[in-house]
Formats: sequence, structure tokens, C-alpha cells
Amino acid sequence: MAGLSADRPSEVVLAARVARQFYLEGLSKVDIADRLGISRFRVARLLDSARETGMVRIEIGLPGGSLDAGLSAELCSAFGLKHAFVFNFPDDDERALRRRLGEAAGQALMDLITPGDVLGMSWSRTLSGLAAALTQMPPCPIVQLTGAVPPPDGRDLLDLVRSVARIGGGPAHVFYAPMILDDAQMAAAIRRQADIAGAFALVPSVTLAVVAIGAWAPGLSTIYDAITPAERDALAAQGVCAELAGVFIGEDGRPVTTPLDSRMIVTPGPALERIPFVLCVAWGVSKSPAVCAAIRGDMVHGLVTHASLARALLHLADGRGGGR
Amino acid sequence: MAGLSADRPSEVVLAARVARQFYLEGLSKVDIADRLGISRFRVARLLDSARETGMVRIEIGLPGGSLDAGLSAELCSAFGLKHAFVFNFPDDDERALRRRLGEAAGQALMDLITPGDVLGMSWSRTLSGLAAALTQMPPCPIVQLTGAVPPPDGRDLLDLVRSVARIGGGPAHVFYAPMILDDAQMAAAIRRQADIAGAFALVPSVTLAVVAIGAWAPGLSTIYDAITPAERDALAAQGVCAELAGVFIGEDGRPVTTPLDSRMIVTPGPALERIPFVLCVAWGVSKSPAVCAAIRGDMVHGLVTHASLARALLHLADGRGGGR
DNA sequence: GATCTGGGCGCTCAAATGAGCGACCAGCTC
DNA sequence: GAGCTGGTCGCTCATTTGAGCGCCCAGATC
Repeated sequence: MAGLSADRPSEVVLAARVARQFYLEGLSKVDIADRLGISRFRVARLLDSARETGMVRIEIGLPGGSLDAGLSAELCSAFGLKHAFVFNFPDDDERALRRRLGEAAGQALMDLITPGDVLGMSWSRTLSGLAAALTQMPPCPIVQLTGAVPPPDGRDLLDLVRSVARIGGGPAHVFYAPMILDDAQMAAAIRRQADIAGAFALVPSVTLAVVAIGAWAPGLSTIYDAITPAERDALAAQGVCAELAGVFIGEDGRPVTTPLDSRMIVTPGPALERIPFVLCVAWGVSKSPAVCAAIRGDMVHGLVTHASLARALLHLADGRGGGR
Repeated sequence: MAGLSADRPSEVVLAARVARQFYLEGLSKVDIADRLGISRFRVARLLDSARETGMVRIEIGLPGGSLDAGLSAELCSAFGLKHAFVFNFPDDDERALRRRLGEAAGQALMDLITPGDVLGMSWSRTLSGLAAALTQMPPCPIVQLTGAVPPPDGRDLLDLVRSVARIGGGPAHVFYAPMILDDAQMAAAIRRQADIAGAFALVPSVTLAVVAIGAWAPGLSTIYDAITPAERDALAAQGVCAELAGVFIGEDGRPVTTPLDSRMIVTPGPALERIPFVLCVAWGVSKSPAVCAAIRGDMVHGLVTHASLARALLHLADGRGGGR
């Protein structure tokens, strides 16, 4: 099985000739065999040897642009994702990285959405820039998946949903409610409001959702930063390590039920799990354990991210599951 | 035929996934199609696109060692050689380069020779080191192809022929005569000597010859340096641009008949042309036009050389014939 | 010399692949 | 709406390719 002994220069060169003609000139093995006056079986064996000895090197590369197709493909394989989009954006400027990833998510959304879809959306600082890159959309209905959190720049989830709906021309199903309330009774009362109940009634029909992944750590999740230290610790003790559209996720990538749930206006975990395609955006190497957990389960089907986080994820996957 | 539009990230990534699985994991297109849930035709088209757009990069590389298989293969194709051996030897130290090329020629000879062969040999400073690398040889008869020139270090053609014969255990057919004589009559007389005539009678049975290529310029040919300036110019005027075992070669790679021939004890050009396999050793970028001419015709079937000369040859071939 | 053994070679047959073709669809023009 | 056009898709059929097998030869062992 080794082949190509080092003390047979003519065979090494012959293998190189065969490899050139096969891989670079695109000739068939039969043609090569005829030209070189050897059997097609020998051609095949020489090619095998050339591959085995590393004489033929094949790389799946960056075709240009900022999309790293090779990393994206690896991520798909390693985590069983249906789609992954890894972009070569520099990490140094956080604001620019967020903006570009938001636009990239818009690109991905345009690419994935089809006229029959019903789009669900949640909010994050990264996603708030998504609409800027949307140039064309089918007129899909768009559903607000969670209550709103007050954004620093005033562009909130309702703005995002409406912007996206305007581009496609489809109906926007929005409602006015905060994401977190002080007590469960008030949350329940709010959920009974007609517009909110109406929006949530549409969730089962959502076919494509765009959400961000938060990590359960300071500064890495809007919710983490919005609650008390005691609540943070309680959830961490329950195994929460990531957060997806207000749904808490454990290390196995499945939703974790927490006492906080009753005080939140969000699509419930089981409902989120039933959405056929959930596209996530994640950002920052420090989030890698959280993202790893989130995409490990079956909840997340697509991921938009940048190269350094992607590499960190692949490293985690290699270390643990022994993925190739 | 272009495919993979830049504004379809998912298709680009899909192509990368397909390419990974096909080229790196060795799966069949049918398997890939089944895994990804697409048709095998789509797999084939994605692979074509990936090749076209340069997403898949294939290089035929150096497997290690000093033999550059890629350059060797290119040289074979560009000049229609049966065998080429290009070695990555540094150019800076001429003595070392010559020694290593001589040994490399020995390697090539061991590789190419088979028990039924009759080996013909001529001399050059490079070839004088050939025997040093010979470890095993079939017991082939070995024939001296030319008269001798006095070597600087005393190791002459007869020594070389005898050394090679000793390693293989075959008979050595040598004779005592200089390569160049002062007048034609004396040369004719010498040719009639029994041992010389005997050796030359064997030339038609020679199946494999090892010779060096000289360029028609000062310091690049033993013969050039051995004759008068007037003779040099006369031969140059006749179109001589290279020299092979004492046979003068024109720009078309075919032997040139010259007045000098009658004064030389060498295998005649037509006889040399009839040898089934002529293996040449050449050295030095300054010889590239001569080597190019010599290997252009059908006289030379194999070449042992170093990377920089090989590249110069390919450059010449590209410029002229438009070889790819 | 007889026998064994390992490796290279080329055959057969089934699976994989490519070339070419028509179906289908979206967008456009009239 | 009818008709045209450019593009993608998957089919058929012929060719190419791979897996496995037996042959043959060289070298080792007895």
C-alpha cells in the first residue's frame, strides 16, 4: 500500500506526470494510460500512491471575498449544521465586527429565505444592523419572537421587524411588551393581550428564525446583564450556559426551564425547538463554550460567525467529541 | 458555466462541503449526494464550479527528498522526454553540484537499466562521479562510446567504464585512443585498430547510453576548449550549438556533419541517433539554449539536471513553441 | 531443485461518472 | 396572455472507474 519507493526516481516522476495530467489537465485515466503507454490500472495505482505520499496536495480555499468557505464547511460537518457562514472579519474593532456580521447575517438570510417562509426574529446588538444589508426579500410574514429590551441607540426589535418587513413587503406582526417583567402575574397578564397572543399564535407557523446567541457571563448576554446577581447565579447553578432569544440553554444544547421563564415574554423553549430552521449569529471568542453548547443540540440549524470564533469552536469539537 | 455567484453564500459553502468530502475525505459523488440530500448531478456541478473558481487548489509537490517530481514531469511533457530527473541542488557550489548530479545520474541509471540492456558511456567531469552512487547493476555489457580526453584528476572514461562494469559484473569494452587527433588519416588508422573497431562494432547493439551535454561556448564543452579559435568559429558558423558524446548538434537537435568529424574518435551521429535510449546529464543555467536544442530532437530520451536549469528550459519552451 | 511468499500486473464485473438532452421555471417582451 | 430566453435541474446511456481476484515473477527458504 505504500508505493513510490524513494529509490525509484523514475516511478516518482511518472507518478507526478500522471498526477499532473489527471488533476491539472483533467484527462481521464484511460487517456493518460494510452499516452504514457501503461495500463489504466497502473495509472490508478500511481495516483493512489501520489495521494498517499502527499505528492498531490489539495486545499479547499478561500475563493476571494470575506466568506471562508473551508471553515464554513468544516463547521457544518463538525456540528451537523445545515448551514454555516464564517467570515474573515478582523477581531480588533468590535463595533465594526458587529456591524459587518449583522450585514453578513442579512446576506445569509436573503440567501436562505424562500417565498413560502414565515420569518421569526429576535433582537441583539449585532442583529440590529441586519436590515442594512437586505436588498431583496420575498413578501414573507415576519413575527416578533420576544419582548423588547431597550437598546442603547434606540433601534429596537420592533424597528428591526418592521424594517425587514418593509423590504419584502410582507406583514409585520409586532407587539409592545418588555422582555423581562418584575413578577410572573404581570407577565401572564401581558401575554393575554390580544396583539401579543396573536403574535405568539403565529410562532408554530414560523419556518425560519433569526436569533443571536448570548453566553451566560457579564457583557455577553442582554438578559444576564439585566437581572440581579442572585438570579444570575441561580440560573448558572441550573446549568444555563447560553441564551437564545430569551430561552436558556444547557450544556447539551437543550432548553433549561428556570424560574425566570414565568417573568419573561419570549417564545417558549419547546416552541423554539419546533421551528424548522433557526439561524444564529454569534460573535467573540469568549462566547465559544456557549455557542458550542447551543449548536450542539438540534435547536440551531445555521450559524453566522467570524473566523476566530469558528476556529475556537472547531477546537472545542476536536477536543471533546473527537470530531475529525 | 461560471457558477457559484458571490451573492449566494450558502451555495459557496455547499460547494466547499462537497469539495471537502470529495477531495479530502474520498467519498464518492453518490455518497455525498445522499448525505447532503442533493442529486449527484448537482454534486458534480458544484465540484466543477469549485474547480473553476479556484476554490479547490491542487498542487503536484515535492514529496520530500531532492527530486522535484513536479518539475521533472513538466520537463517530460514540454520536451517529449521519456524520463526527466530534476533535482533541487543548490547552484552556488559548482563542484558539489557536479558531484551530486553525477551521483543522481547514477541513481537514474540504476533505475532505468534492465538486465537485457547494453550500456554505452561517454565522459564528462560530471559523469566521472557517476560510479560513486552505483550500488547495484545488472551484469550488462558496457561499451566505451568515444575516445578519451585527459581529465584533470586522472579519472578518465576508461576508469568510469571499468568501474561501472565491475559493479554489475558485466564485460567492459574499452579501448585506448584520444578523442581528437591532429589529422584525419591518423584518426582513420586508429579506427582500424582491432580493439577500437571491436568496441564500435558493438555500438549498434547499445540500448542505453549515458552522455553529457556540452554547450558550444568557452568552458561549457571539453571539445570547444580543446580546439583552435578558428575551428570553434567554423563549427559555430555551421550551426553547432551543442555537443553530445563528441557529436555536434544543431539548433534542431539533429547531428551536424563537420570537418572536425574525420579527426575524432567518436560514435558517429547517425549511430548515436539509433540508440534506443540516450540519457543525458546537463548542468548550469548558461547551458540552457544548448540543452534546449539537444533535447528538442529525438536523440535524447532522458535528462538528469538541476532545478534552475530545468526552469530555464521550461521558460525557453514556453517562449518559443508555446508549450503549456 | 522444490516450495513458499510477497508484490506487481492486468483481467472481470459492478458501481460511479460524464455528456448530452429535454423539462421546467422565472423574467421579460410584445 | 402568448411567446421567447436564459438558466437550473435531473434523466438516459455510454464511458470511466474501483474492488476484488488470479497470474506471474523474483527472492527467500529448505
